[in-house]
Amino acid sequence: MHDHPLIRKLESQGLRLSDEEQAALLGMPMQVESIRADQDIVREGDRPSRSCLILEGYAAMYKVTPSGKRQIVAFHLPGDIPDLQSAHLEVLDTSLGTLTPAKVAFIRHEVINEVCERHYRIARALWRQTLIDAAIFREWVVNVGRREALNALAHVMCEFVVKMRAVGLAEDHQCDLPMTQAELGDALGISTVHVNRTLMELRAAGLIKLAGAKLTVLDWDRLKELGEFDPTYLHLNKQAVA
Amino acid sequence: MHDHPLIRKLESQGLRLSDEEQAALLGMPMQVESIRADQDIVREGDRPSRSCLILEGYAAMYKVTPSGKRQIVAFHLPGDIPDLQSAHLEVLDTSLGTLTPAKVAFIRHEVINEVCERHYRIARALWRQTLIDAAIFREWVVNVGRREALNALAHVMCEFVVKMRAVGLAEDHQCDLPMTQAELGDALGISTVHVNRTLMELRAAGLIKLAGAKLTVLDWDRLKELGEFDPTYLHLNKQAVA
DNA sequence: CGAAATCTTGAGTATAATCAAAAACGGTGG
DNA sequence: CCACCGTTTTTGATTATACTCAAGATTTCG
Repeated sequence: MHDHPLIRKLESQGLRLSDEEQAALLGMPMQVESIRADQDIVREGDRPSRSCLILEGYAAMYKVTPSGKRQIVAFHLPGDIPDLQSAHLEVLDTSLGTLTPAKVAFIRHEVINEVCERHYRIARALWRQTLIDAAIFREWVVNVGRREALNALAHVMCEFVVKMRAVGLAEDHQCDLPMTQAELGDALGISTVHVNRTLMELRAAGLIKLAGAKLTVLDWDRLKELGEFDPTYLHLNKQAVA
Repeated sequence: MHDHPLIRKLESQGLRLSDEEQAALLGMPMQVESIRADQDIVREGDRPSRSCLILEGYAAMYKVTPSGKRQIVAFHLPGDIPDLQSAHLEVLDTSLGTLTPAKVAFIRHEVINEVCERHYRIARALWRQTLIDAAIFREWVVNVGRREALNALAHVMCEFVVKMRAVGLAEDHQCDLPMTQAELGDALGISTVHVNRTLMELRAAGLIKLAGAKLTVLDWDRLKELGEFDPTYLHLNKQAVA
C-alpha cells in the first residue's frame, strides 16, 4: 500500500496510475496547514481559489438551515478532497469543518485544472472521485429518508468502517470513530438524545462496542444486515471491501 | 434561448460553448427512444455502456431499500443527463425511471469520453453538471433530514419550479408538476397520506394551487421562505434564477 | 484536579406512520 | 359521449417513532 493518502485512496478504488501520473499529482504545489478540531476549513458562500486534501484527521461537510438546524452530509478522512467541487463551481454551497485536529494540503484550482488538462487520466480519476462522493450522497438521502434510527445508525457505522478499512485506517473491525453523538445525530437527521438511546440498543444487541472514540464491530454480519448495508455505492475494488 | 435541451441547460448555468464545441456535443451519435410512463430506463446493478439525455418528459432517480421502501433522490427534466456518472463508474448504484412518457437520447460512453478528451472545455462542462447534481443531492439530504414535511414540501416545489424556469419550461410561476403524491412522498421520505395533508396546508395557506399536474405558485416569496429555499446550490446564472 | 463537554436517563409531547375506506379523477372502449 | 375501471387523492382513527426539556453522571482535557 502506497504511503501517500491520496494515492492510497485512488488505489482503493482500483485505479492504477503510471509513475509519471503519480508524479504529476503529487508534484502539484500544496500548502500544508494544521487545523484544530471543530474549525471550519471553508464555509458556505465562500469562493475559494483552492481545494483541500486531507492528510491527517477527520472532517465533515455540513449545511446549517436558516432555522439553525445542522445537517452533516458526509464524513471525510485522509486521502479525501472534500471540496474538489469548488474547482468548477464558483460558490460553495456547503461548509467543511474538522472533527478532530487535522493536517490538510491546499491546492490551487489553477494547478488542478492544469494537471487535469495535461493528463486526461488524472482528470478522469478526480472526476470519478466526485462521482463517488455523489453516490455517497445518494445513499445518505436514503439513509436519512427511509431508514429508522436504529438501521440508519448501523448503516453509517458500516460505511465509515469500510471507508476506513479501504485506506488502511482500520484493523479488522476496529477503528476510530471520531465524532460525537451530537454529530452522529446531525448526520442522521435525528436528535442527540435519540442517538444515545439508539447506540445503547446497538450495544445491547451485541453488535458494537463503543468506548471513547474507539469503535469495535462485534458482529459485522448482523450490523450490515441491520443497516441494510451494501457497499456497491462506494465503488471500491473488491480487495478494499473484503 | 437555444432550441436543444442540452445546450439550453448548459446555458442556464452560464456556460457559453463555441460553435465548434456545440457541434462536437450535438454531433455525438445518439440513439433516440420513446419510453412510456413509469418505466425504468436503467436499474441499480446495471453496467450500462451508454448514458441517456432526456429530450422530453420527466424522470426520477431512486433507490429501493431491502425492506421495500423507495427513496427518490432527484427529479430530472429535459436537458439532464441523469446517469452521466455511469460513464466513469462501472456499476449503477441507483435506478432511473420515467415519471411521464419521455423521449431520451442514448449516447455511448466511448463517444462521451472521446469528446471529453478532445475538448477539455466540454469535459469541464459535463464534470460541472455532475458536480451540480451532487450539490442538489446535498441539499436533498438537508431537506429530508432537517425539515418538517411542510417546509420540505415547499422546498421541493421551489427547486422544481426554478429548474423548470431555467430551461424555459415554466412561465411565470406556473408549470407542470409531473409526479404523484406518492412520488412526492418518496422524494421527501414521508408517507403518501402525509403528503396529501401537507399539500392541503400549502393550499389552505394560499401558497400554491395544484390541480391535475398543473402547479401554480400563488405566493412565491412566502413559499420560498417556508421552504427555506436559497437557489445558490443550483449554480444557475442570475438570469435563469430571476 | 477542576471545568467544560459529552453522555445518559426520565417524562411528556409532537410529528408522522399505518391501516382502512371513501371520493374523485383520468383514461379507455363501446 | 358516457359508462366503467384502475389510479390517485382525500379523510378518519389509532399508533409509533422521535423530539423537547431537564437534570444528573461521566469523560476528557488543560
